[in-house]
Amino acid sequence: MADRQGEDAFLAAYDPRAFEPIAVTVDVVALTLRQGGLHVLLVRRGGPPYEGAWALPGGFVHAGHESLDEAAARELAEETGLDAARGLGRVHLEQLGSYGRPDRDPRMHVVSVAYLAFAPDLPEARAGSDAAAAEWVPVGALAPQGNPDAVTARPKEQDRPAGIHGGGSGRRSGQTPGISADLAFDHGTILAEGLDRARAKIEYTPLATAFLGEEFTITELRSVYEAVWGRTLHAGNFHRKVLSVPGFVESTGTTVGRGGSKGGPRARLYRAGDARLLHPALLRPDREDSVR
Amino acid sequence: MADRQGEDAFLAAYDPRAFEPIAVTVDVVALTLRQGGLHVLLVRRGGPPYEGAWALPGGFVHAGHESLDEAAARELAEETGLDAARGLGRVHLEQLGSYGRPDRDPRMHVVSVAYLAFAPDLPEARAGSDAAAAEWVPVGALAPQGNPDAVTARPKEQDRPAGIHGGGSGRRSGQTPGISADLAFDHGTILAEGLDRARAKIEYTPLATAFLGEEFTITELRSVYEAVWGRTLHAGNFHRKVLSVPGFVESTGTTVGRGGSKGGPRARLYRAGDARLLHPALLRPDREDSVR
DNA sequence: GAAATAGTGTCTTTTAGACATTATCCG
DNA sequence: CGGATAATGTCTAAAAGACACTATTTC
Repeated sequence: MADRQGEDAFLAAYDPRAFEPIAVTVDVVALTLRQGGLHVLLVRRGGPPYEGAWALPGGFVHAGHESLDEAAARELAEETGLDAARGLGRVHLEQLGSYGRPDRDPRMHVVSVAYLAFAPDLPEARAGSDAAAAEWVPVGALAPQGNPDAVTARPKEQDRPAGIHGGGSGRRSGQTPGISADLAFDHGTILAEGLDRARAKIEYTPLATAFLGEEFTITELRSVYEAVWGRTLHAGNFHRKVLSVPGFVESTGTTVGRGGSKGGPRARLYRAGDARLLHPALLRPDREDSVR
Repeated sequence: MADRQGEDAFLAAYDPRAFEPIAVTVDVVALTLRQGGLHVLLVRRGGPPYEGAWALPGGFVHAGHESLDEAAARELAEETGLDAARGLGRVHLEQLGSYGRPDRDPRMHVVSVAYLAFAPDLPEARAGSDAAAAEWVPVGALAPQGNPDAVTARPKEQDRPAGIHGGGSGRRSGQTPGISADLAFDHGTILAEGLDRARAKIEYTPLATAFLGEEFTITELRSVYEAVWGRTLHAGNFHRKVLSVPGFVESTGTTVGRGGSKGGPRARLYRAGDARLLHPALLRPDREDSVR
């Protein structure tokens, strides 16, 4: 056992400083809804490696000064321009997973702790210190997002590019040209896992409301599900189901000011309820597996 | 922005070595079934800090040499005596989450990547290099395991001790006396999250079979669910439901050699099917939330 | 008034769960 | 044979989903 690493490993078991260093970063998959479509926050790298490539916002954890959660919140705030007071409090932030293949960064061994954020429509992004640009990019232009049967089965620590390259079958509106290249590092994999997690999480938690403002209509809530799942849902059934789940939403008693631009009654307004888990859950339609 | 950290932070964005070092460890919550009860693998620490305390098996990631998955598998192998050939291939290992509060280790800032392992009944544990002892400890003796309504709501990066101290209400058989002290570091929190994850994961994945041998009976599979959930299940309904989920189990055509010691027919044998997700899922009974 | 949308009603199929029943095996 | 357990059958309630329908608003 003490062959390969020898005395060093034995000592290091007691003194962590005896080890070769490993850098720790946080990277954030920040999702929001803009114009009815799912967008992810990306930055263009301002320095090597992968200079000029798109990447997830993130940075190094300040040793001894902050927890991982705090580091993720800090990085997100730097890139979105939100401060703790305005807006950031309404953002949902949760840990996604960690990535630590020794060759994922050419400089040295870097372990990245990935986070997933759900945010309501935010102002235009601004570039942080180490980025040349920051932008909300439509997910449809990046990932093959018509792939909803991929539920949990993910490659573990392998680099699986998530971007479409010579996009011969651009599905959505290729609104932002020039973003067909793969993401830096293994960020394509991380983004794919974040999207999977988001799709799964809104099934059994009320976190879809984190994409909306304080008050919202059932139709707006449905549009969140439709954007994240990439599916249209039956309006009537969705409506009844949401109201039947205890604690999902609670009525404000008010309605929206005007009906739809093309007519229709004024929709009632709701706010998020106090449930942390949806019971029963809002399951995705027809994720047919193998048999049946 | 560049106030607090100043020039250092700016440089470090390009050169990670300019940062204070952070050590990276992996810790494993390894669960198995012994004598019908859920057990977790613990080691007694052979050196400071927390010398003499129980802790999760784990150790430092070898920089530049291994991925996080590989490090977790290595640490688990060292502590269980399993090699890749014998047994370890049948162990399910997945990432649980990362813990990085700067004060969680008194020596320095240590980020720990936690893993969760499901294993069939394994041989007695043996202590690794840096541990004084390794042992399979019944979970009932450690955690307040009659708390199954805690589903996802976990404190994020806070230290929430999981052990019962002056256990006035020891539920299960307090088989291993002397393990009432809290675990080292924040390992109590990690263990609690691992148990929660395990309880949730066997609902919608076939991973309960990872606790059993190659072939098993439906009753054995039910005993896994009962041990992990801490609930008795209706035998008849469970049986029919398991067989109704496509790809969960497949029949071997054979039966067990003898019936139960007190009579009864010979149970049929099954092996794990090819499904990676259970559809429909095996939901836990009555996880009543707030309302309803 | 025409069109569009919010919200509700109704029916069918599927699933969960309680409970009963049959079949098989041990002592 | 008696008791225990494996496996299946039956019934009820809940939930998912398809579809129809009413009500309200804008143009």
